[in-house]
Amino acid sequence: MKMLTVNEVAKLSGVSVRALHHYDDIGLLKPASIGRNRYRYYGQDELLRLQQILLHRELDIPLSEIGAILDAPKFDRLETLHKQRDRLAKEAKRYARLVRTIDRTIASLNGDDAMKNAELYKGFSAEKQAGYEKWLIDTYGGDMDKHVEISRKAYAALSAAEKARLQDELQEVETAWAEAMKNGVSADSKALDPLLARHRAWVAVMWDRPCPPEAYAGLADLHLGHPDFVKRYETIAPGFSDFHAASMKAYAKRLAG
Amino acid sequence: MKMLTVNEVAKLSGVSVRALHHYDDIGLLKPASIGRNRYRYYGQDELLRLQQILLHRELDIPLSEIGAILDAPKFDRLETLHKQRDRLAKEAKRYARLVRTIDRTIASLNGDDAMKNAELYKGFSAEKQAGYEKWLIDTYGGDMDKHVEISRKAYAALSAAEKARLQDELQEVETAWAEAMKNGVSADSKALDPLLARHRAWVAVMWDRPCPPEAYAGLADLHLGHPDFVKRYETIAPGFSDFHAASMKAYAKRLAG
DNA sequence: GATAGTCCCTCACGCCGCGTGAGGGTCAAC
DNA sequence: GTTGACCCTCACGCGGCGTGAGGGACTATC
Repeated sequence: MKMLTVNEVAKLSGVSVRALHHYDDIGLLKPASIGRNRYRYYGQDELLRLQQILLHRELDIPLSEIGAILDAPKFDRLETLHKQRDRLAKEAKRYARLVRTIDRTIASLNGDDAMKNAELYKGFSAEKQAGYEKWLIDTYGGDMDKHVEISRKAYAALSAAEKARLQDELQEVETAWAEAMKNGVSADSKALDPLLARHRAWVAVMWDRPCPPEAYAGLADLHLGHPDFVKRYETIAPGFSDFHAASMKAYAKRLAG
Repeated sequence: MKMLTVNEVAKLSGVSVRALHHYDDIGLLKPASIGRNRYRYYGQDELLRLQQILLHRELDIPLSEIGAILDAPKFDRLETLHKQRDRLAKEAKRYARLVRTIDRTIASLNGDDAMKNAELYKGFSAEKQAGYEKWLIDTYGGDMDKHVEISRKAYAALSAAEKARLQDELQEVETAWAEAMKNGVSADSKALDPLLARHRAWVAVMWDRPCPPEAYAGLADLHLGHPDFVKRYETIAPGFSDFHAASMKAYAKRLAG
């Protein structure tokens, strides 16, 4: 049976030699055997246990608990896993919330608050409503007033949890979208389709009516033409307002074609 | 001017007295004045600075850096804020990824692996194929064999990466979906529309053909009738199988209406 | 003005998960 | 037998406090 020294284990697993010493000290991972020269030797079982340790360490579980978990019977582990999942989900949300807080702070430094954002998207900010309706009527003709009224009522009727959910959804989409841009994805790439589908669905919910491709493309132009939108997107990432509009239009074209 | 003692500041801010001592020691937050009795006295300015400190501490910024940030000119802070935002966004993603990993682990412990999921959802698991086809034929009449064959081939043609991506997508949707339920969003809420749109799109990909509203609603019933599905959803969260089906049906109704 | 109770202070050690030496043995290869 | 790469065992340090210990200071009540 091949035995491994600390250095070899370290290189295999990516953990430091000192960490192995430490795990030995605290009894988390004992070597399979110790030579008369006091060298630590690890076997296959120890490597497997180490994998488990590292996996749990990734989850920010204290080493003492990891030991307890690994030494516990298997059916307990599933429960532990569920608990960890919830804890991590909370952490993930906490961070997401912090990101939003920062975003709002940045936005408010730019003289832009959350309420205004919701209104922006709905297109019903008191000051802008006139201009927006004009645009809608110019574009689609007909009686938009009814739509506007319906939409406003529908949004007001949502519960706080639902509004929060929608807010989260938009945040998520925009973040991933800007991320894609930063990663060099081109605006007309099909890789953006899932994101754009989500965005379009989101817009449809805000409008409380379907968002046909032409309307979606029109929305892109609308954004470009409104300094408020441009500012909002540039705050997310420089260059994002153009990218945002370009990808919306490309997507609308794909939908129509 | 009202001066506050450590205890008062502690109660106001939620920080411990010891922490205030510590902040004094490291020079992060010095009291406005110190009495002859060596008591620390804090004023309004210190409270404001403390707020800032706590805000940054929430972001897991080391105290030494917080000091540097707060003592830096304001225009530098915006940049710092942007950097922190990116860092936190990465953390949030890391946690989200971990949650997904755990979800997959839990799922696989339940004997619920990717392949099986795909089969389940496609409704072509060998044992169930007969019953499912019967249902499809009853409902839509006509020649389903062709569809079945096409779908199976299409899925087989996907690369491993694409399959993994689909798996992740489903995982993401289901997690957010269950989350919404836990937060008290009602099954027929429009706030779920973006999620349901994603889900329906996902189903369409699995089927390799569009998923009309009636078929989507039918799928909900199919799920309720199949213990495998029910078990799968109940594993995600108790009560989720019903919520899942109910929201699918409500969504389908909205689509049709 | 004594007493009690609640505040305040200053040390100083402890926790976790190692990093980073110092000081000294051990191994394989030439 | 020498070199160089490993191995070992201490032992201190970091960050952000928690948690006493031991002792003054303030306030209210008798």
